[in-house]
Amino acid sequence: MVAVSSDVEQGIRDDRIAKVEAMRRDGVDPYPARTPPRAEVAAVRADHGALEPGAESGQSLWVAGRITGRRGHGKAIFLDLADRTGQIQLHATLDVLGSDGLAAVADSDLGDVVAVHGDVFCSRRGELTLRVREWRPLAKCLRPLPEKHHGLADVEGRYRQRYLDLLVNDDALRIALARTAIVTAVRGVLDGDGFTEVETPALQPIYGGGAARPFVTRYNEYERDFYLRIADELYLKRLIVGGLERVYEIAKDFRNEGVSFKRNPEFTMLEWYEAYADYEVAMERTERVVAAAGAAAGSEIDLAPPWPRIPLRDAIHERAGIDPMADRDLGRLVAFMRERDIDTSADVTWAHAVDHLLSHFVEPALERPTFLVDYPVELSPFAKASPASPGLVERFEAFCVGMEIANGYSELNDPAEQRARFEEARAAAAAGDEEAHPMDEDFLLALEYGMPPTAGVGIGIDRLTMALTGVRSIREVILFPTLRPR
RNA sequence: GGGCCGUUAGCUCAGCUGGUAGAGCAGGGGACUUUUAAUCCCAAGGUCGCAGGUUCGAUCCCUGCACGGCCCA
Repeated sequence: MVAVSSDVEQGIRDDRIAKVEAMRRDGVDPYPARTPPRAEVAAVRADHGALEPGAESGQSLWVAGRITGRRGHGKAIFLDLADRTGQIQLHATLDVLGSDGLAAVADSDLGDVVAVHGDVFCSRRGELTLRVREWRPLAKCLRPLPEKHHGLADVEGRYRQRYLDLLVNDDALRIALARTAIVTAVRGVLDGDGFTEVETPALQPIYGGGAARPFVTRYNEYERDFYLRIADELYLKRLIVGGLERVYEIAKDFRNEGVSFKRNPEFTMLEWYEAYADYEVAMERTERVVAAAGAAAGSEIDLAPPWPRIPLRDAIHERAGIDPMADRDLGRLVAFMRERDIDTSADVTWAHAVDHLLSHFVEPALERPTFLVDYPVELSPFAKASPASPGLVERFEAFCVGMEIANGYSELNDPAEQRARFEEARAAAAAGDEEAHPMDEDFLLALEYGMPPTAGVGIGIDRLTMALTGVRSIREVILFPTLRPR
């Protein structure tokens, strides 16, 4: 189906389709399979950037890319051609091409993909330019591109047609490339530290490893419902039981919940697990992983280790002005927040209220990279209890530019206590908590074979990319964010 | 899920608390052989998100819906 929104666009499209048909009649393949061996624009600039205005290089070469600008002068035409590395000017003249050759160039439209052979020279105004000797169409652009000076500003349009966003908005490409550089840097650190990258199931008979509602799907062969994973955690720990000792996975997780500026239903999570280590070791590695990612993304945030480690209790006390752990009384915390006009309707337990105080008073204030440590056990069903502090677990979260970027802990490896935590979750589910963790007997079976002391970390790649590129919406760092179908 | 805001030409945007819409770029025609947001001349381009309502008359006011954004949950 071809969607055309107006007669204007239809007219442009008809006109360009007619050009394609005319090319075929003239024996020119409008969509050839082969591209001449070509130089990338950045390489041409690197080789010839020193030419003086008016100077000839004496060299000829091919470039290929999209036509992004055109300035006609009757018997000559200036054009701009862009590939992924940059933009270069073309000069097509009647003298060189003859009338038919110049007509072929004049028939091109902004957005066409072409290959051009020409002589490299520097124009009188000092612009590196290719004097066109051969012009070969590679792919016709049938639709007008977004306006070149203002780009594509319509947010919905940018997400639904990301290819246009990437073509005309420099920032879109910058963020996409930064994200890839971050993932590559993360792999570099972990591979260098002797970690094994693994793949665990995205289709799971029981979901787990987090507090979230899952997507449910149907596997016909087994006549059973399966879940799309909400986390990798429980499978990666099975591999720790299996003796792999250092494993990581970078994978899509799926959570069946609302969208917001920091939530997309599918998102990318890095998790790593390290045997014979605790959360102190995990924090040090987190510092190194994030610092490497920041360097790769060109971030100007100072990520140099070590980052401050502040007990969660102290951080809340200092920022909010209330000691959340003086007792475990939900009512005291709720009353405190209500006095400040904070909606506490979702705070059904003391631990929820602590988390709310954290996200309301503390998280937005943590600009510099910071670890908060030692969380209530109720918020952390897979973390090992703190030997020194009853009711707390050895857990940390890392924050930067007012955003959570990492979460880790010393892993609970006592199968009896893990079973008790599952039972508590089952009670919460029975009481109506739709995000409560389901019982997982198969995981408990693995723990009963003995999991060494282990530290684990999860880093949301999307949020890390947001922090390191300075954007506010998760949809800016996901090439194709989940949108309601039109 | 709730509140607020937005939706006008292919793109970027104007549009006076009601009288059937304008500009720039892109596209079309013409001039121009060193321009680079080229310049100049001419002409064209609209389901004002969708559906109702109020009104003599609605892009404008009201209601509902769709999609999106921001904030809250």
